[in-house]
Amino acid sequence: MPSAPVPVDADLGALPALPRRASTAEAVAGVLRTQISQGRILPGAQLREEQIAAALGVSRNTVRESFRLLGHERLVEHALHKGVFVRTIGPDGIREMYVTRRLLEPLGLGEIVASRETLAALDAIVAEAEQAAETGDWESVGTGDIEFHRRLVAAAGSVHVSSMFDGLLAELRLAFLQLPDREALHEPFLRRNRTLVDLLGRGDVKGARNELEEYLTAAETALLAVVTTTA
Amino acid sequence: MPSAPVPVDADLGALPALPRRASTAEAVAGVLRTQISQGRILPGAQLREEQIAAALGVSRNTVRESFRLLGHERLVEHALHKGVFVRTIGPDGIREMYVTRRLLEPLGLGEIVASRETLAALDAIVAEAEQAAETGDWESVGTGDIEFHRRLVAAAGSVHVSSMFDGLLAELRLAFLQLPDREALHEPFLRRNRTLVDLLGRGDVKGARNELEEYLTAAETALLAVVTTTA
DNA sequence: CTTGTCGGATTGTTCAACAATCCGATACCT
DNA sequence: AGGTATCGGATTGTTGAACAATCCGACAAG
Repeated sequence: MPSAPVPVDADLGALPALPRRASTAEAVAGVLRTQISQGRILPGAQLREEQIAAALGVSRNTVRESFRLLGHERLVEHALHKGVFVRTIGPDGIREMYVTRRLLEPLGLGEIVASRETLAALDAIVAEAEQAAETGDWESVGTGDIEFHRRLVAAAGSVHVSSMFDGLLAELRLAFLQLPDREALHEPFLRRNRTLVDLLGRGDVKGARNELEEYLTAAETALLAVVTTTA
Repeated sequence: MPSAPVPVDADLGALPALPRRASTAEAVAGVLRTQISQGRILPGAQLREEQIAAALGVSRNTVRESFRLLGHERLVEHALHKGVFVRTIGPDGIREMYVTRRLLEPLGLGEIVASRETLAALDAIVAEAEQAAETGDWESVGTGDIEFHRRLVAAAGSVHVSSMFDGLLAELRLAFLQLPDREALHEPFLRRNRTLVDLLGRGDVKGARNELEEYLTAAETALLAVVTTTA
């Protein structure tokens, strides 16, 4: 039983800023975002206002608002009087993504070796991806790869950089969707991620930086090779 | 006169991707963005849909679309059923900004010392700011300061990083607007920018990195001091 | 001085209409 | 055939009005 009947104000400030419910427009954006990132709507496809409004039972205006939300995430492109289209990633887009990755991903390495928990989390992600690879679930391997690199950057501790990088990884996923054979692409990089964790576990930041650099160069080359031949 | 009547296709690809005309919603967003960044609408102020719609002669729906655009630039905050408000920057926001600046601004230093044009451009910006300072135009000094650091990051060559950093600097300008005495804030940093350009001109990247680090720490401290006392 | 309730104000969303623009088809010209 | 002009349907852009949902301050009650 409560032994202190003395009234005391609850400790405020400790409360977790309430979770901002979603409006209809945001819900629509969420649905579309999911469909796109899962590849159910392919890059290049047009999103027609009326069609989506009808399919989801909302008004055109609400759909338009959701388009505006997705637009700034660079998942869709908006062409005046033409409509919005799921973004297609070309060679230039890939090169830009890797310029950025090379710049940002090394930034968190120092923090990572100093944090046992972060190291353990990274190890777990790679381990999970390795299991997925054995069962041939390359979809999950791809997801794990993205999650792994997301954490690398998150370790740098900048909310601005992290949220921007999240957007970039969504773009990257978009690029993956345009490819045929995903196994050939992901398999070598899974091994590199493993090497990377091990180096970090040993505190070898310089070695990790090199390995990461090689990873990125190899990944860019591979992606470019596939994209330029298919496109 | 043209000496070759042989028909030849014009060289495409060299054309500068046409400048994407603006829709009404974007125009509205532009007006609001300008008003905000010039301090004519203060941080914390609410933007009422009907009021703005009436003032600009557009419909509420269009205004709402423009709010969505500004929201992703983090110039305004959107609270469900309450409205949109010009973003206020608190101590946490400032600390986050400087974590990010410390991470990103050093990234382009190496590229800068290798480019005579970039160095010249930076020098010109500081020179202009120095002139503005003499005439007591601290507004322009602030603008120059922001432009200077924008270029530092742009030199890193990543479109993702650059566009994100542009947004961050818009936030920073917002923070400046909340302050009273701008001279005391900008004057010391103008001198630091001069030192920085000189170091870069001499190719002293390591020295520049140190100077930059000191600049950022001093700026953060100064901003925090003012914000915590006024708020 | 806290708690409950009411009502105006503002936002969220829908709907229908029309203007502006795009794009493919068709017709026309050489 | 190859190029150009024109037309019309389809889609987007924007408006204005309407109503529901929600917020917030004021006032009343305990």
